[in-house]
Amino acid sequence: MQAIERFADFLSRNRLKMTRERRVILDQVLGTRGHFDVDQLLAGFRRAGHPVSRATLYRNLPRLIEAGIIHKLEMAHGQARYELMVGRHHHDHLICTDCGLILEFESHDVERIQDEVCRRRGFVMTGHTHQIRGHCAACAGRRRRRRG
Amino acid sequence: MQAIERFADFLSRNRLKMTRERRVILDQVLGTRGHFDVDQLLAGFRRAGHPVSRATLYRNLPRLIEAGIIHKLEMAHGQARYELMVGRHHHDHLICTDCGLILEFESHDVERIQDEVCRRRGFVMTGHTHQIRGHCAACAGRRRRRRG
DNA sequence: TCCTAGTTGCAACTCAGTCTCAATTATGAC
DNA sequence: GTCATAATTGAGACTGAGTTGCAACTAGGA
Repeated sequence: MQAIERFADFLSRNRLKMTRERRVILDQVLGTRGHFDVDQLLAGFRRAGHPVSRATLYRNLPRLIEAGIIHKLEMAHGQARYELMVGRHHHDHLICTDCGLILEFESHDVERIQDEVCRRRGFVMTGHTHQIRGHCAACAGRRRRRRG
Repeated sequence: MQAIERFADFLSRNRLKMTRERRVILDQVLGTRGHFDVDQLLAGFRRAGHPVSRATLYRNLPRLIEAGIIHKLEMAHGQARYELMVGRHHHDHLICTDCGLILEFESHDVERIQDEVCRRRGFVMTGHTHQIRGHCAACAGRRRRRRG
């Protein structure tokens, strides 16, 4: 599987070790779809009978990010969520503040505009966050109905 | 001054009181330019000889946001910064992760694209975050020089 | 002036994430 | 395979931003 090789490669290039815990974390991440958080992963480790400590998980998430395997989504109120990135295009997010639903969107035009903005300012972009918050179709409908 | 009326109006509409502390906070906010954080405001209160407790400040910042007077910028690692919004256009940010510099940019095209994305998904936007992280011109130059 | 809902400061608390440290282990060299 | 050693681990203490409970105080309408 591509992600495993990629991680092994990243580790050896940085003189880091492929431990049992790292394998367990990677497995869990690869087996989780959508957007997940630290507690979901910890619960998954327990369920699988391969516990990994909170400290170790927190120590290794940045490694998975550096290796390009996952991506971190910093949400309001210090909530962090992660999502698998291997073999995916860059995309941004629509976040429903009622039900927590996260939708994705891609826009080459936005990316082009960002590049242009950076170029004009001599700014070297290393990353960006682009989140639209609001009410998803279902929640918006529910709200309309409630108000009559 | 526009902001003061605006806040007084917001308070009375919501049956809230115009206290000494709220006046001090608003004064400090209006007298601070650029992007500021909670500790800067607290230091300002002390400097002005009008201390306000941390709890009270935290309780009132959301009120200033609801009143449309300031805007909250949620940055990485749970750092929050604020900026004055009265009489300003909506804008987004370029954040230098080396020196902390925050630049602003405006793009009607990005806003148009966002509206279009939302329309297509039946999503009702209530807010958004659009931050570009990287190295500002000065820091990027410094980095290039360091590498030779 | 009185009444009361709203407000305040303080200190205790929460919560996500980080750090310390002693014990353990992967990996490269032999 | 054995050894040496630098990296890694779990537990629990810690940090820092922000929140909360509470008793004392106060703005502002009746």
